[in-house]
Amino acid sequence: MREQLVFRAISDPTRRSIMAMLSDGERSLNDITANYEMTRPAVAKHLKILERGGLISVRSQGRERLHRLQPDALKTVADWVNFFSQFWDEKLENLKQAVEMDDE
Amino acid sequence: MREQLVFRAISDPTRRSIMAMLSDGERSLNDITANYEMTRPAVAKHLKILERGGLISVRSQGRERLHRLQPDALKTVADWVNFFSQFWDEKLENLKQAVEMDDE
DNA sequence: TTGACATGAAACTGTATGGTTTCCTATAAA
DNA sequence: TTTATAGGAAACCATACAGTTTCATGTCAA
Repeated sequence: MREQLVFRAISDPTRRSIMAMLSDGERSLNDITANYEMTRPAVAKHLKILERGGLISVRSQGRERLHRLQPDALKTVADWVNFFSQFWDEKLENLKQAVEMDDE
Repeated sequence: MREQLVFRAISDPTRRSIMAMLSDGERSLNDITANYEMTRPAVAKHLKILERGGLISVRSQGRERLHRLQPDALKTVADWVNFFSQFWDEKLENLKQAVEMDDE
């Protein structure tokens, strides 16, 4: 189930933070690690999980590996959330219906 | 950080499934448990996590406790996803810009 | 007021998760 | 052709997490 890989990937604050960082452009592992108080292998693991979820892609350039955001993977989440958005304004909707009832 | 509680709550497939079920209306713990192949305490724990994330609310009615969806809590997620939606059609946007360049 | 039903709570367990340290490989630069 | 830099991989560790069993509490119905 690919969906679960996405939801799992975005459940960690560090990984969401990395995604925000990558929205600014490609970055190497060392670049990314410089922004966190954890070791390189730890960040590398987070990147692996993001990659498995399809949220980032990686390409090699010389001895560097550049990580790039793949935001389309978030459409899965958007669709899921969107299902519930029909209930967001339910109270408002109920109110509207009540008003209409009142009109009759 | 309340945000993290939401992201964590929706990261589990059982909990997302419970949310879908509750979108149909209030349900008791026993009602919900009947739909899963796990014990009642296990489901109760999932409900606790959803409640802590603000995704459901609970009210007592007699000896039952009815769980109700609080979909507004998902706006946090919607906002987060929405930030990235600006990049969804970036390729399309790039293409459009390329075409415009071509016109000049 | 006794029995059945709905839930809460505690103790325990196996595995997943996020992190570390250590060592190995590959590329770039001197 | 060494040396420094960038990253991969394995072994290990503590804690969190999802689940279980067992027992306690509160409410309804006979």
